[in-house]
Amino acid sequence: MAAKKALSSLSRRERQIMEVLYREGRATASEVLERLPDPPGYSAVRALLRILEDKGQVRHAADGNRYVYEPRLSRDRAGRPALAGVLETFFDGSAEKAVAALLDLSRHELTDADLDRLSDLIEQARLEGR
Amino acid sequence: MAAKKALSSLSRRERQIMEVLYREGRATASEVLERLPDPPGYSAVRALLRILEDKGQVRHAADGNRYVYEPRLSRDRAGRPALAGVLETFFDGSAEKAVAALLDLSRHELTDADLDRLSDLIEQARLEGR
DNA sequence: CATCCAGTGCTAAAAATTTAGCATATGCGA
DNA sequence: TCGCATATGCTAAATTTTTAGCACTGGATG
Repeated sequence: MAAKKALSSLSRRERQIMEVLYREGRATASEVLERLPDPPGYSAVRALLRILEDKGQVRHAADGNRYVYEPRLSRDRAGRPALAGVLETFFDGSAEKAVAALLDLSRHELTDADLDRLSDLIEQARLEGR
Repeated sequence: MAAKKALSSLSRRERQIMEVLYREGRATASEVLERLPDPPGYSAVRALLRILEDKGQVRHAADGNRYVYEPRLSRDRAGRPALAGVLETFFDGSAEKAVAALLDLSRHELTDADLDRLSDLIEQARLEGR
């Protein structure tokens, strides 16, 4: 099914719109428009949402008299391949390198409690990985 | 300068080519061609490499009688924003969620030594973060 | 020598993407 | 009621992207 198709095969604008939808979880066309870099007009966004729906990447639900769009594939199901792709492309597939970069990126936001949780994740992986 | 421009503003094929180049570090046009999903012809790849060079994303060096292309921005300088983007788009900006997904992705490849190194990274972050 | 193969520079056409605009509908406020 | 703002369905044109093809070069081979 088309919904299984990688985000990486989408065109530039399609991809930007999918990213807005994944970030927000769901959004109306006008909300998508507000959050697009270098935004086109409203009808351009709607046309692209329709295309994405035709492609099976997006679905909409009527909310009163307007449509709310959301990705058809869950965040988890889409986020993993995206993360794996970045890992492979920029980090030699190395979790260590990626975690190092992650820690660096998040440096100013991570509390001790956060770091404890990360340590716990690693311990868990250690227990489960065998 | 254009080289600072985000990979996210590239078109579909341009982006695919940049990903090949980041993955391989450097490549000739024919090597890029081999590694592209749903590859076009050789001259199509060369035309796109020239466009990417015009845009400042790529440079080439003559290697004998052929050109070897590489990204102008380093892997580190390009990989961080890419990782940050995935973090924000799919993981609410949460390092914890991303690490959990990373560990899951890498589950079958991580040795105890790898996990030790990840733990060390976290300890380092703990010491440096304050 | 001629031929073949792999390469480059360049162009322009084919294809895909992006965009805006029209007709229509609905809801709200004056 | 009317006017305005926001919405949808739809189309097609504008724009960008992608592609292939031509002319040429250089090296290797028979």
